[in-house]
Amino acid sequence: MAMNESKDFLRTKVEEDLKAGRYTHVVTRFPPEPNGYPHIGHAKSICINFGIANDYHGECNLRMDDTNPTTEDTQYVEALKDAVEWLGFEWEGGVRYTSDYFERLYEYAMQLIKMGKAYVDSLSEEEIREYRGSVTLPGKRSKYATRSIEENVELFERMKKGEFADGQHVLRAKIDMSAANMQLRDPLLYRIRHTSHQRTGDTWCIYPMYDFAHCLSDYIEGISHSICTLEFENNRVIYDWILDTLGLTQQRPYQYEFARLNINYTVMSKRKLLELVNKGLVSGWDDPRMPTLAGYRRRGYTPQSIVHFCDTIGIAKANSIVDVAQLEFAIRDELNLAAPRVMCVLNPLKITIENYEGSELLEASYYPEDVPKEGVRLLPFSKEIFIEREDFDENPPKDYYRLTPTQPVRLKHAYIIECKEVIKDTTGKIIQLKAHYYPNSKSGEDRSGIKVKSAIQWVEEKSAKEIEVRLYDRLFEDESPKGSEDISPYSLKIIRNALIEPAVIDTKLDERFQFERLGYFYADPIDYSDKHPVFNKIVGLKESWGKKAQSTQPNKMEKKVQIDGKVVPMSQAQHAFFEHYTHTLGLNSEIANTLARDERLSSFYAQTLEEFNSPIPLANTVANEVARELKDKTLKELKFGAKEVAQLIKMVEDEIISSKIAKEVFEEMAKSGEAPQTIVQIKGWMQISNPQILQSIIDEVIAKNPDNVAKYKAGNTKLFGFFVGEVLKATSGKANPKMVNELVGKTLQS
RNA sequence: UGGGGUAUCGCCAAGCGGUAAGGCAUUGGUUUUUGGUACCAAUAUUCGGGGGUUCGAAUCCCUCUACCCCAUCCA
Repeated sequence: MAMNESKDFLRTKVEEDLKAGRYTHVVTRFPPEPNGYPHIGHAKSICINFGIANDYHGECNLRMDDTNPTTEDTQYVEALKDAVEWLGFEWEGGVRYTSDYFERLYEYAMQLIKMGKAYVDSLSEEEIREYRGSVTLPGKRSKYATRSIEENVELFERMKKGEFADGQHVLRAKIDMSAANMQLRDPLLYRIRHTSHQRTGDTWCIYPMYDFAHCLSDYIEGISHSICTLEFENNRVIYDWILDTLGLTQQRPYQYEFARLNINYTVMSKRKLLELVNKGLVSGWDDPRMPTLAGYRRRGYTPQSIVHFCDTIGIAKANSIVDVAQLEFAIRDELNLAAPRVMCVLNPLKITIENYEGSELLEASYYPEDVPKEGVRLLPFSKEIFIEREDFDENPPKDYYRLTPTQPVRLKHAYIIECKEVIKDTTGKIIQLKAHYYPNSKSGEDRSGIKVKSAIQWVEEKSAKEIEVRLYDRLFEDESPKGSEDISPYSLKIIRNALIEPAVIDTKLDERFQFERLGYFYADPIDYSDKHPVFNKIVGLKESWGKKAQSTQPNKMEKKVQIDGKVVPMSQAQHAFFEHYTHTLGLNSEIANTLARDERLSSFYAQTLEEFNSPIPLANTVANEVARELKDKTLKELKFGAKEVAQLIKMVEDEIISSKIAKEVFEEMAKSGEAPQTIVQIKGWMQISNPQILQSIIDEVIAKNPDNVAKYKAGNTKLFGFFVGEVLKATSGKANPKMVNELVGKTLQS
């Protein structure tokens, strides 16, 4: 499927790495912690990791990140494996476990200790917290950080042997207690837990922390790209620190982060999901309203539809909330082409067709004309039938297409009928209709000439089967639900005696059907039996009628008021610079401001002025281009100096090169440190300012793009830039842009 | 308040100095024995705000704003 030309940033990175030869082989991993049931957010991660591995002919491992024995359980391991398989992916080799690496991890920890890069701390939990400081205050180091290597080795060995109680000691990396990034304040590497582990049993009583175990597990498995969610961005520095410190730098993995999936009307956190289950608000982890994969599966979503959904939502770093409608679209889109159409009546209203006698079997296609699938079933028909109560209205609203006392309707696959009498009970409730049919209106051989507005579903009384239908709707009413308190009372409606045409039950053509005009339904994999068929509503059909009435106008764009914050005032010295720049040198206040506030820029600027007296152009270049280089470099690290910048500007002033070329020369200069003249000469970047040459190129461009010329002449002035751009492209940027502008303007006018 | 991120249509999302992709949703219309599907069309003079650089800025520079993450012996 070559759907989108555009690639996500992860794939872009992988391609770059492959091309640059940093890796010959892509290895990713899906590393869940087995402490909860996988949900659709996991599906996104699975699709990314396995998807990338597939796309680049690499592999993806499935690894259980089981470093915390107090919260993890084997039942989740099974659920996770199921989820990956169900979605149709295959992991490389057997399932991996972080616990498989405990021995090696222990050795790496020992290595760090011996390097003096890790120490056993014996502070209490509260003390550790206190010592860590806060986001604004630096922390302070534990007195135990000064223990000798020998002492640390011995203590860590004894921790392993189980000589200490939980919490008595921990192993920490020795990094920086005053680091601005909190993660770097001597992160914990190991803690004591006298808890039996689901796989290693009682072999270990010390367990590695995520930060320590994850990067090393990735390294051990030969992972090339370690992809995780945004909240681990801050942890990346430790990931790198551990690998680098241990010298594991060859073919090492790097971490990349993407935004986790959020969907409106849905909760995704393990905690909230667990709460729903524990409080009995749903029937279990596989309740069809749950966003768990087990839930979607039971509801009737296909794995392909979930994968397709994941493909459509994209991968990026912006926190976002995807509209459920997008998920619903994915399953509808698939089922539209796959599901047989069948007739079911949820809320029956009986009709007696007074002028019909006997019975017949009508042949009806399972699929509409526009679905390229074949298959038919027989529909019993007689004078006693049921239609949907909603499909009759005695006092219809405007634009009601269905049956009314004066409006006939077609019974799908059968005849056109019209209402003759409405029978009500004493309370006024309609209990039955009497109708007449048109004998010559039979479906497929209609000679009645009657135009009906719609065709409705129906079932024949004697042959219809009773089924249970579970009508599921979104679990939460609130678009961004907090939790169980927002549960929608309409999320489940059970209809115990809906009526369905017999073929569905007798033939069992499929597990998923479209109940015509109602939606897509799925035979419940657990509760369904021949005696008591149960169908789950997967998703309704798209509805366009009735929507108009309630469609709330999206509130007229209220302009968001932007508050302008206070700018920190300039120091006296800065102010002096500013004054000098604006008054003496004639710089505009913005450039003057930028220069004045940054010491490095102002001193650099002063140096350029000594080389070449052209204050304004030099200021512009320093405040823009040089400032960019200085963002992640120091003055000393710059490959070029004031002299080169001055020379560059002089070439622009002398009209040897255009400002566009100057930009490229500058970039080259910053990279190689070469003198600007040399760069221009080597690259042959001399400006083309010969009007004859330019004009011929312009004529060519114009001749090649008659459509755009027409559009331009019709008023699309934006296209001006297009023509200029084309000409510049044709000359590899060497054309004098000012002149091109002028000439293009003139040419297009004529 | 320190650090790390993010901001392009109602919702996702491309875009990397030269005509603002695409999908979902919405709105018209055409086909239709599903108020479905399919098809056609509409929908950002503008990219969080303000300045600046440039012939030309969503893209480069400055600045402000909003939101998310980090102070578990969780992952």
